[in-house]
Amino acid sequence: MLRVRFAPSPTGYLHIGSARTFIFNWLYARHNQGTMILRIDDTDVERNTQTSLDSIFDGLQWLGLGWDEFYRQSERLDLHKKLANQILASGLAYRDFTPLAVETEEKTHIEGHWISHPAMRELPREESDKRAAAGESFVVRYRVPRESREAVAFTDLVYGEQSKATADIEDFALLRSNGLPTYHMASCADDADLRMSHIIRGQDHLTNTFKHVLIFEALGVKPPQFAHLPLLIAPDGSKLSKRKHGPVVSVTTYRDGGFLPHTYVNFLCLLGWSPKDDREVMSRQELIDAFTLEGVNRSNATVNFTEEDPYDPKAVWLNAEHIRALPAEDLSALLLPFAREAGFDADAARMAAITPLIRERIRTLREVATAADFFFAVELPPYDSNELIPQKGDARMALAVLEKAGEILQTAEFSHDGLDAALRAGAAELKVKTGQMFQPIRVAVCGRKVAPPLFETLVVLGRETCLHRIERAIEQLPAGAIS
RNA sequence: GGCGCUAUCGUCUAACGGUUAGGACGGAGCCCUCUCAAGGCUUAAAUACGGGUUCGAUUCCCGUUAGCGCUACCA
Repeated sequence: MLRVRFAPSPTGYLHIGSARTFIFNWLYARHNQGTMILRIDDTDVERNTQTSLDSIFDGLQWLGLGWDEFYRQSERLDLHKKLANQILASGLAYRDFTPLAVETEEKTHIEGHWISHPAMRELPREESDKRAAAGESFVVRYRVPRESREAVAFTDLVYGEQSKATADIEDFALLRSNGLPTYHMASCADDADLRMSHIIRGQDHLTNTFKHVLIFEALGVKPPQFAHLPLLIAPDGSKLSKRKHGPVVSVTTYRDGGFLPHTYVNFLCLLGWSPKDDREVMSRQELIDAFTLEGVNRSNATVNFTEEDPYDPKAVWLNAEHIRALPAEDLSALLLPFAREAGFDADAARMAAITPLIRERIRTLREVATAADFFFAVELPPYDSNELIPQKGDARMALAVLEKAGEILQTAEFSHDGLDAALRAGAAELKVKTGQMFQPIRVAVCGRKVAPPLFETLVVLGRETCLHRIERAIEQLPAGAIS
């Protein structure tokens, strides 16, 4: 049975890279009818925060993918300690009584790399037991088998055969002097106990994996399969950090920016993975069907953002694609909260009427604020009355057009075809081009030149509002035009 | 410093050792058109560098360079 896990530690908000790790695990589980496990790796009590935990759940809930089993490492400490002591008892680990201060002092002075404290490593068992019994504090270190073994090896499902000389692996800690397990110990103990079949995680753990293989072996457990993912980096090549790159690294930034959860999933999949067949806009099911570890590549991927714009242009495009693919009713429901947030007096019915008109013109849900404002406004905000003047026309033409429009709209049938016929006839009568006819009307009712198609817009706005706004527009025309 | 990983258009990526090095985003241009979008078409843009191996390297090997990761009683 295939079992995978996402194991964030609650020491910060949910990061874009973590979200991708979650998604890849989830996809792998669903593709193979496996089990997706969420495990909170909260063994570092000093750094854990509730805010961070909330942010992780917030983000994961927004993604909407879910998980099958849930664990918290802090509730499993007994298991970690038990297994660590089991390794100590078997002689594969030893107590290191070097005081923390001395140790950090030493390490900073060592050129090259630190491997172990020979004196502690060779300490006879009886003396070790005696000092421990006397209450002296110690950390439990794994005794890397440098004498009996040349190297540690494993096959990474993404990076291939990996091998590292035992001479280059330091005697890492299993238990801290406060008795709590280290990350390596807790993680492997749980992975073993929860019978994980695959560990899919960031490439920053690739070199840690040699230590993990050693722990699994010490536990007498066959190591799971490993698959490491290339890292997500900033445009300048540095790793994404909140301090340096701000909110771009947080999942909630995309949520609040009006991205669909699925867009985010789709976008993240394209960073470091490819279906190899040029498909990019994919549904959730298509992603599940296409996802394989063979499709994951090995080089880091840049999230393309700038200081002015935190959103990757490709994500924006993908979002527009998915917005257009949404049934109008669904889109309308998603748009409603963003419209209200923008301060519009929006109700479901009105939003539903407007949605088809802006659906192809917005790339994020948030853009409803700028795309649909004039539909909700009671009075149009002030605009430049020069905009009322048509191309190759003048204020007189604008006045004539607006007066004619006012006249027509009194009696015209308020439907796309009715308005189309009536307004085109009006243009012919005034001997102006249709564009010259439509622009003043558009500006009069929308307050700007860029807006959805005119007839549909007029229909949604309604006769009364249209006539009122045209009257107001006429009042704003330069006095000279009215002669 | 040591160890490890990586290197194709600006970005994301494709290419059983044999392709005019493909696609997408973004850019530019044209078409469509009541504006804006959407859509269609066109276009600029890449194999880090140096050596091998081979009839032939983006692809395999070595080196250089660059970037990243690990090197904690953080995860």
